[in-house]
Amino acid sequence: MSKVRVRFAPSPTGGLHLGGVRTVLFNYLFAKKHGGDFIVRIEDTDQTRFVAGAEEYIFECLKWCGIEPDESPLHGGSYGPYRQSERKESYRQYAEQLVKDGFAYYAFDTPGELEKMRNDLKTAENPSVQYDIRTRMQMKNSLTLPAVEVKKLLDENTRHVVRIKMPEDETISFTDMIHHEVSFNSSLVDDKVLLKADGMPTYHLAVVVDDYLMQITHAFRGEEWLSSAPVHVLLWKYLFGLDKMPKWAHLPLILGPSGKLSKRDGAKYGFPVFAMNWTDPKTNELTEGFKEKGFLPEAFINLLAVLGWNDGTEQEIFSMDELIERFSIERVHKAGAKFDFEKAKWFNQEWIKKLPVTNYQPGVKEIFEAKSVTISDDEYFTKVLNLVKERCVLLPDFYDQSIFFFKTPVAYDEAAVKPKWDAGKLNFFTEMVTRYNNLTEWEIEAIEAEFKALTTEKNIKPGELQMILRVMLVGTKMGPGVFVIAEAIGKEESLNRIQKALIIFSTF
RNA sequence: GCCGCGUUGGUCAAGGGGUUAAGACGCCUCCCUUUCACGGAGGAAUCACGGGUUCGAAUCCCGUACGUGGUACCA
Repeated sequence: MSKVRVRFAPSPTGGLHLGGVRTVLFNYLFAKKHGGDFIVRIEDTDQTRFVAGAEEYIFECLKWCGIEPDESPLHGGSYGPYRQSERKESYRQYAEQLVKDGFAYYAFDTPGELEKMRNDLKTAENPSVQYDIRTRMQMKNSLTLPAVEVKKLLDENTRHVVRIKMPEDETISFTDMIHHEVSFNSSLVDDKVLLKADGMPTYHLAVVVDDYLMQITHAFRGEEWLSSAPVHVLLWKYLFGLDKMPKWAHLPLILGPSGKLSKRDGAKYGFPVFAMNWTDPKTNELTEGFKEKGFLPEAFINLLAVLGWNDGTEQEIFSMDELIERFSIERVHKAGAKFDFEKAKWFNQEWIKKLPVTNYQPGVKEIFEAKSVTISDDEYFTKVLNLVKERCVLLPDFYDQSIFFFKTPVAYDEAAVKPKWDAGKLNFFTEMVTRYNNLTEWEIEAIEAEFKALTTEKNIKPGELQMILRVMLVGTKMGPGVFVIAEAIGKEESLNRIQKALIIFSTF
């Protein structure tokens, strides 16, 4: 048996959205689970929609996600070229072959003539008229024109396309790994263009030819392709034989809060839809990515994997290795799933807690530096990050949750302190400063013990005092344990902060 | 319109003839902590509708509704 070969075939026309990443992921998981190869092939047959930089962008996203292709335009491989535009010539011969065998025909209709036909035949019951078995005999093609006329047009290099000739009233069925038996009536499928006037193949011809040439064994794609699957099945039958056709799986769609997930939804509801930042070179419009929003790649992969799939147990947190081990295409859902940003954030929080901080420390450091906070001591940075990691959902949260470890507070939560402040407290903290000054061992237990001892002496409830101390050190009522903070920022800085706050608080 | 695919709490979902119909996110209450989280204990909330088949249907069948995709010389 030949090795499992699975391909992801993006068309570089913009950012890589959630559905796209999940399609790659499932392809990748399946390939790796079965010890096969994961191939990335670029579908750039539509030059008008091709966007400069998009191909490189796709590979950057894959890299960030931890998906390394075995074969691709970037990684090489023995089934190249991996860009459809680079194999343009070979598609024509397959199209010609189909015409010769009577499975396809030349069509000379101009775009204007096509539009006219669709307009003329349009009715309320049939708003979108197809070029199909019912209409093709009224059009200008090698089925209706005399052979000599066809030859003449061809010899004169008249612009033309090649269309598949859908058979009459045949049931085309195939087995989908997710949907099981799916069938269509061939009379209801239109005569799709196979080869465009510019000589480029359409997706329909290209996938089939490429999958054959690259010996693809499994093909997983979005459900939006299900409707055109009968064309592909027929092409396989005509060209290479159904026995060589890859096994199909049509993945359910990822939906937005209202219907299909779109770039608009992201803007409207405030969540990313692309893996990484994408700037459209035509409009210069920037769409924020999950990476830049502060997601960990592990979380991103995880949340996508369980959107439409689960392993049947209660486990929800999976690493890439676990996913490869547990994944099974049969357990992928049939129905589309709505993307829930709240749950997405939860996955990120879980991964922030789960992973050692050193994994994402460089990224967090960048966030600090972007806010003009220089981190000179990486070891201290690690310590602080560990102290606050479980209260961070997205990476930028680390800044808000830990900035006080690096900067002396400039403002205080006066509303919290004022009602509790009195002469007794002033007296307490003044004496506390002296005591702390004399404390030789600046470590958590000692700092706390010293504090508690004085509260007992002064007969003040320690709770209120701790809250005030916190505001003195942090500025607000947040963060890890007060004494933990005091220990971390050091004796000198702690005393500084207490004294600085004391000046302000004593005016209350 | 036609064709395809789908439908278990607000969301993700387990379950595929007999269950008190799991679990997670979110929401609410309480505990922990006189901070914010984490953690812990509870709570509200579901089988789209109508017909069958069956002793018995969330599970099987048929309709309807709704959603979604396609209906391009786009992928």
